[in-house]
Amino acid sequence: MSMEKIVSLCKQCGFLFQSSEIYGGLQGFWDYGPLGVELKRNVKESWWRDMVTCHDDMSTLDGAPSPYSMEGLDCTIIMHPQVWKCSGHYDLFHDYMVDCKETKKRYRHDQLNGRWVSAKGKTAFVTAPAGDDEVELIKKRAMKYFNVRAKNIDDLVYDGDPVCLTEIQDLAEVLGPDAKTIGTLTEPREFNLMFKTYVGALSGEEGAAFLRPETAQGIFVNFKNVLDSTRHKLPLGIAQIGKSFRNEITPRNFTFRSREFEQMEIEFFCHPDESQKWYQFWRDRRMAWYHEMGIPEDRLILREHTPDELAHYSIGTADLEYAFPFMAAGEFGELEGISHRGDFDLRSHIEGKLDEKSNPLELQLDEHGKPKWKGSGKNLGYRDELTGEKYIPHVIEPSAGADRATLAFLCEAYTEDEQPDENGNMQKRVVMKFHPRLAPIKAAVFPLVKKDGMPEVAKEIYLNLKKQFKVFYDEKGAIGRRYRRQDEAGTPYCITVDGQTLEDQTVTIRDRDTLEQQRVNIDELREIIQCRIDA
RNA sequence: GCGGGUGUAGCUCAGUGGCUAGAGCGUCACGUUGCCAACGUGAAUGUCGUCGGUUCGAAUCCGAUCACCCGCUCCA
Repeated sequence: MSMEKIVSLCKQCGFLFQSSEIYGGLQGFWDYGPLGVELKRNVKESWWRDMVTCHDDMSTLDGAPSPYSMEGLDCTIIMHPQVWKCSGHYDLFHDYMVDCKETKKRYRHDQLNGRWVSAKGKTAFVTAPAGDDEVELIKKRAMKYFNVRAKNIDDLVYDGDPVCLTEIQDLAEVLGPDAKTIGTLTEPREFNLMFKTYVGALSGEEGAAFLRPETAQGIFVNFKNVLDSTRHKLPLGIAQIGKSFRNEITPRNFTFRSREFEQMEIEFFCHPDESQKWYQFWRDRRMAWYHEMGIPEDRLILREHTPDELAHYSIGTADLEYAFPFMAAGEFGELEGISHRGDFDLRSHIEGKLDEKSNPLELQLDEHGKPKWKGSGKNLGYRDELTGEKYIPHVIEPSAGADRATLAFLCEAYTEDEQPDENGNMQKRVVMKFHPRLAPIKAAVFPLVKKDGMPEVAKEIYLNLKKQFKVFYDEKGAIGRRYRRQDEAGTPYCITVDGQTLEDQTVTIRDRDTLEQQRVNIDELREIIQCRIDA
């Protein structure tokens, strides 16, 4: 299935448009059209209903170690800047880079070291990637640049020990790590993966804040509030749906990697001894959810991260990946990540930013031996009322992309088949086979022809169904064309008023996938449609 | 960020310097029509991605720029 056809249908039918299209578009931003917004709302609502509102906290679900509670939350997009420092996003997403105009390579500004070298009357600041072998690398680079042979090595005159490139103001005499001539490095440019803004009237750095790059941190910083206000015991899951922002360098593949996107996240807090079982539970539960929503087993894989991909405190991370049409054959794109995060996040917000590389986890210190980023100092731990045990809960994080899920459902729904026309000739048909729960329009109502009182009856049915479902009325053109139009929109049911309706108050209800029609009473329509959607 | 490709009607595309920029599909109106993209008649729709240049004349040639697609790179 080609991605072009899906992108084309999305625009034509009103699922997705490029943001600000009339001004030429903006890379990495997309708008949902009339059908798209209904689809995405249904994706989010299905997730919220299945994970939160319809959660059964009395019984033990299949595969779960015990019953658990579930609550929702809706936090702000802009949060206290210290949140991102303690979470690690500030360090991770806040790099200065220099580009080499000659070799087109890009380097982290703070990861290049170099020293001043003179020979044959010339001087240059010779650089190399920071590391144990940097002195040797700088020597080799200098020999090549100054064209000095090994026997004349003493011609090279060093001025001082290697220092970081950040110490050098003027880059005109700097030799890039792979360049042949000096002065090829651009001025350092900030590659901030977080969008920056300013809070308050002052636009100075003291007012600087960031648009959240993930929704998770809002849950961590509210963990205590939720516990205190609900009187829940652990295990407890807290769910949130909301926009996040990442200034991706290369947005690509339609909405798959966007700069503004929506996440559906759960932070699940539990006792450390049970965390592994809960990790297993959430992996299986989330996998099953996509299957229920219509993603077939062979197009969705669960990929366990290898040990070297894992942070050491994590027991595991698994990606649920879908076979998107834009991926190469046999490759998959991430829909959701389920990670075991240990107590890293809560402890970081208590004590300060922890060093992910330390084992056991220790506070990350700056060059003066003080905490690099101070935490809140608040007690975010948990005390079990029954046993009296105090501990910092471990966290399992199923983090899904709402836009990625929506895109996967769009790709999965797109189907071309052949159906006979009125003369029995096979005609190509494009049909979006959404799960009825996800379909933007649940039913369309048609008069068979635009006369004999049929439109009046059909409109009455339409208005009645509209109280419960998103429905569509159409009386224009031939009946076959109207059916096909609804097939493209993914409407699962079409209700047609015909001559017989006027005599016995029955209509036909047509199934999108099988084309079969069933004659039913008008009174039963609401119930029948609801039953079929829930089935 | 680099390299390649693309950009003309709502969609798919034709149009290689010259008359008022075209086709198919779709859309709309009227008529006809009794169950799967029907038919007839009529109609609307374009700053030819944007900006600039060359030229008597540019959708067409040149430059820049924006967006999308592919491959790298980067990120995770």
